Amino acid sequence: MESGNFGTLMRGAYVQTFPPQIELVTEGDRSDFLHIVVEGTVEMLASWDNRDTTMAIVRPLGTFILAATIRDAPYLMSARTMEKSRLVLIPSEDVRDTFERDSDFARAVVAELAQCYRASIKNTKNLKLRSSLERLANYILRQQIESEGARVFELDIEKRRLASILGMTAENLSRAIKTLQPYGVKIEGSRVTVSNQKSLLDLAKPTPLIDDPTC
Amino acid sequence: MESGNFGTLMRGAYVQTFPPQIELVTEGDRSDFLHIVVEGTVEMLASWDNRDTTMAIVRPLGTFILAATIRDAPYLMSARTMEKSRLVLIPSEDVRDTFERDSDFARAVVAELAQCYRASIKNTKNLKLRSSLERLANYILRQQIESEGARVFELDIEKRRLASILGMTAENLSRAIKTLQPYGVKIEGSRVTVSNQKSLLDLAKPTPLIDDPTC
DNA sequence: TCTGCCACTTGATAATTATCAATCCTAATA
DNA sequence: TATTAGGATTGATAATTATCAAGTGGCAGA
Repeated sequence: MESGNFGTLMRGAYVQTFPPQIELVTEGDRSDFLHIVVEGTVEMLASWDNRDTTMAIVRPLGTFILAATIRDAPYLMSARTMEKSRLVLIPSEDVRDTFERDSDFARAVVAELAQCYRASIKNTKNLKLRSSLERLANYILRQQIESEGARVFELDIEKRRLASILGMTAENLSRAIKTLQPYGVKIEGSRVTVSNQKSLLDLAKPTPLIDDPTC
Repeated sequence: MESGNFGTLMRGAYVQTFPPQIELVTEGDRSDFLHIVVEGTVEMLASWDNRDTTMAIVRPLGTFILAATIRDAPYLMSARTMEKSRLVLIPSEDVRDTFERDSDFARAVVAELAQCYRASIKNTKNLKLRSSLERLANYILRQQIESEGARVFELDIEKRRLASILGMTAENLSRAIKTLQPYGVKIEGSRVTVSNQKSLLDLAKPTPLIDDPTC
């Protein structure tokens, strides 16, 4: 974007460091700020009737509630820091103003939004078309790719959270992990070992149209 | 948008009428055209490993694959006419060009995209936080609202498709409908009668953050 | 009017997933 | 080193959802 517009945006912005387990935004609130995670980890949650679920994990450099900011609509999810995190907060109005003024910025916003939308569609396909075991198998494969294909790598979230992301209970995640043993997957603590890639692929049947975050 | 730009877009566009049950776009294909439904009904589907699911129904005036068009990425869903339908097809490249040139158009595209994204998030919440019975109850309430709150109204899609939209089998939809009888819901053919709104609301617990398509 | 197709329904059963309770393990803290 | 809190696991059971196999019924076309 144009550097003058960037300067305007930044002049109105706050940089702030938050302790762990702080609720940054609450489902249903008005969207006053666009949030950008610069450091740390933020969990996006949704709840209904005393149930709740983890919708996503946001890490640097990720944004959240761009859509609510654009539409000036209430947040659909809550956000909570998982660890000490540093965020940039840009007033929603400034974002909307800059969008009008700077076409490069507008293009970037649209690209980001379209990406988020497609990610959400992929997630829906994952939930509706696959069993929980298949979702876990594909999750492991994706994490492996993000670890440059290493045979052994670390899970970067707690299992209870992973269970919620995958739409299952922590108990069933434990059982699903055992079920994957015959497919050459061993998980000890947060250390994952994939000893039979082929058989895991055979079970998971990953496809870019669900599992490739960049496509 | 500016009328000159609109003219340019339309000069490159096709208007075409399709018979029922025609596959308009196929999951995984490149996105050549932005599609706009002018008349009729289009079903959006996704499939994986011999399973498939209905992701959405598009009616006039609705668009589909805007995000794929913007990102020049493959379609994540297939589209199929449910009845004789008339569509406008605009070459994706023209859409991207006009987006650069016309800031009003750009704003409209972003508003539409943000809306689609939020709809998808709401759908995910619906799927992850509610049982199939609760999803059905809320679906009925939403349809009732779209029928101006009438006590009796018609379902506008087949039950098998409704089941797929709600993420359940046709058999279980049948049973869920019977389960709703004590809550004052009767469905005969496609005619729905809600005789005890209060008790249905009590079960469904609708919230704008999931069930209001405009919020 | 008859016929056949297809959506819908129903019942029986199986698979999947959740819940509850108890225990194990680990890591932080006194 | 001992203590403890909370995540993780396990087992038993229940609830939810899917599958399979017959039916039923309505509607379009012959």
